Amino acid sequence: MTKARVTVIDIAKAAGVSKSTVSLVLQGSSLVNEATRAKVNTVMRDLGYVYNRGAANLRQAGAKSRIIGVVVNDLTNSFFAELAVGVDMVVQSAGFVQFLSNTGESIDRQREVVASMREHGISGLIVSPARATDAADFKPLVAAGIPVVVVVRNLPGAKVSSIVSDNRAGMVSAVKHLAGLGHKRIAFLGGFPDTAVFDDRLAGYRNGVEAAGLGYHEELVISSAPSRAGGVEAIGKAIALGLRPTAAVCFNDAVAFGVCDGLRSRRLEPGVDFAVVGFDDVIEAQAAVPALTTVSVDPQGIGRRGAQMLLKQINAGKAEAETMTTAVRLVVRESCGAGKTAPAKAGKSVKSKQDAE
Amino acid sequence: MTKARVTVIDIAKAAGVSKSTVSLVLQGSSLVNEATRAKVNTVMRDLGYVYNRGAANLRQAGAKSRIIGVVVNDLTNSFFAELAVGVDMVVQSAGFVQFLSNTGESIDRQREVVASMREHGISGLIVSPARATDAADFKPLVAAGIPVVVVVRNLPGAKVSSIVSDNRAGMVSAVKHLAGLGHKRIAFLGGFPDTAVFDDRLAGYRNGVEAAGLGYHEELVISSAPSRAGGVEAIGKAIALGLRPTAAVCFNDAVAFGVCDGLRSRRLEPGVDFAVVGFDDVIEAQAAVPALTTVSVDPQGIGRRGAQMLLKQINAGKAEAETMTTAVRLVVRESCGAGKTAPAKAGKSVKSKQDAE
DNA sequence: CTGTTAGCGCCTTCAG
DNA sequence: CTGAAGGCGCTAACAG
Repeated sequence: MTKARVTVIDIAKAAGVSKSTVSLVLQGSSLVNEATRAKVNTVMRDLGYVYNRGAANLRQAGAKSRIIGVVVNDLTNSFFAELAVGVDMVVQSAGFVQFLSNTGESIDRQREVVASMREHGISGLIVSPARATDAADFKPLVAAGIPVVVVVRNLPGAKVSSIVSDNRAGMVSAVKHLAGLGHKRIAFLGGFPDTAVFDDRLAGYRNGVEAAGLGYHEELVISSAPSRAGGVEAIGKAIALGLRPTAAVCFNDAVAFGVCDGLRSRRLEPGVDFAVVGFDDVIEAQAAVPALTTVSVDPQGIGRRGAQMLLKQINAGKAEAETMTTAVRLVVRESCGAGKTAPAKAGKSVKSKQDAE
Repeated sequence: MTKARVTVIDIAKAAGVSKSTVSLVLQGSSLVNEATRAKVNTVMRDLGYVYNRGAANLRQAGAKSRIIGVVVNDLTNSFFAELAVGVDMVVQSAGFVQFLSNTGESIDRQREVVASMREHGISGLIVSPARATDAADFKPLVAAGIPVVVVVRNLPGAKVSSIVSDNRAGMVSAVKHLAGLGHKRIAFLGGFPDTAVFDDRLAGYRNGVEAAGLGYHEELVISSAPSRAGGVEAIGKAIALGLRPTAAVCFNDAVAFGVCDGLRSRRLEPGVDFAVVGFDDVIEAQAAVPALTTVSVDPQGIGRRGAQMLLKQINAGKAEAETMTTAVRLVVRESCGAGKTAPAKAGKSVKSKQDAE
């Protein structure tokens, strides 16, 4: 069937030159005569030669395989699919290929795929770490000189590069939006206080309310699990307050969905009787609650930037850990009643607002 | 930094055995003493040894790299993201890794990534071909003994395995559904008649109407571009018919959306004044028109099956081209007014119906 | 500018 | 059960 793979030596023979010459042609060296180069190329095409990167890679010591690994925790989530597309774009045009694996939040799966990728000699790794990922998990990689870029979720202790979205600025813009609609008592709902992401978002909230001259009131910060159920719980507590808030920014979209659930079960229509803004870390908002106003991130942009950062480090040889935060923007949707974030009194209509920084 | 990659010879030395012994341990051979095996494994862990598949692959002639390539035309579309996840599942648990690339319907991109994948020695390829893909495009691969499985879109001339959804059965169930609601004149709207997919779907439509005793009337089959605009055009013609239909099955979801557009511009509410069923080849229906009743495919299942088929062929050595069609199911949604497919007179409510075969 | 000579890390005989 | 050679396809020095 397969006529024993055609190698450089075959084409060298056929072209009447030596293997080194062929090798030089392969790497586009300028040390080779134009005529011979053309000849060699022709022969390669005729014989159907395919370059064997495995062999090349073997020879060039710990050199570049031109493979970059990408591991995400849920490709089913369009957020990560977009991320992967962003990575693929820059990776492809740089002549690399990507290994893409899904962990489904399983730390074991993650370890397996990363190990497998290493065996295949990836020259870099982009990872959105599964929940329980240990900061030390990627140490062996960086020790081996393989750059790692962590995206979306930061990994506190790890000495690797990372890209996360600008949580603080996102919350500031969300609060500003609500304040602009006339809200005076805005709650911060959901999320566990022991995470860096929570801290960032809460800080943004605080900056926002203070900038709007509303003051920061601790009782308006109600933490809960960062889930739909947590949202239901949080809004319950918020409504039970003496001075009931009229609006809320939520830790993430899941919480926002729960908050809407909780409101409806109390005969309050989200967006009409109570303004809700989500945080679109998991961009499915559009599908789940078409008109929820949220702070949106640009996953594809994160992917592109992450890949660029990684390639830079790969080319530089040494990986200088670097941290970057990407901009987010407030997206106000009003196609459905549930999307209005305005209180009954202030029926101001905002079409779509971009928030700088 | 990097202490010159640790190799089998290093660990052999440290464990006081020969490289061959280490090699045997690596492949889990039973020819090695339990004690020495343990020792070797310990040393490997201590020295942080990582298996070099590139080298192994080089030695083992045209053997298996345990890499399978996956190329899709739009990972942004959740249909393909799900497909990729399905592939990843079986591929991962079989100890393979996947190269995943996006072509964005660009035939050039596709050729590039496939070439790149070949250079890396993939042992198999799963591809949802970009629009203009030539049937001969994958010949070199199969000639080289690399199995190829085409999914979602079939490639008429190509002698490769393929998995497409059961277009015929899907249409049969859609028509059956409408007939069950009392519709007598059901149109088939959209699609270009010169494609295999169209033929399959039309055949299903024909089977359906005939089985329901409605007879097949050619004037009810109105082709158009398989796009939203095409849908608008098609419904326009349908409404202009002497005996106007009361319902329609559409070539795909895009057409269905256009049909809805066309109906609304004529003050007809889809699902109330005219029943519409889409064909969910591009599953975004849920996001775009939350309540459209459609024939849904299971992309993740296709991915899993495709991967299994591929692995089978890889293990079998020889690739016996094989064709498979996967089941689809009719999903009736009624969360929104637009989702009802029932005609005004017959207000029958169907929650969700599974269609066998 | 082109040819020769060594290996890269691993696996496979083939003897011990 | 273990050690000693040889070579996979390619590139990296050096010679010519």
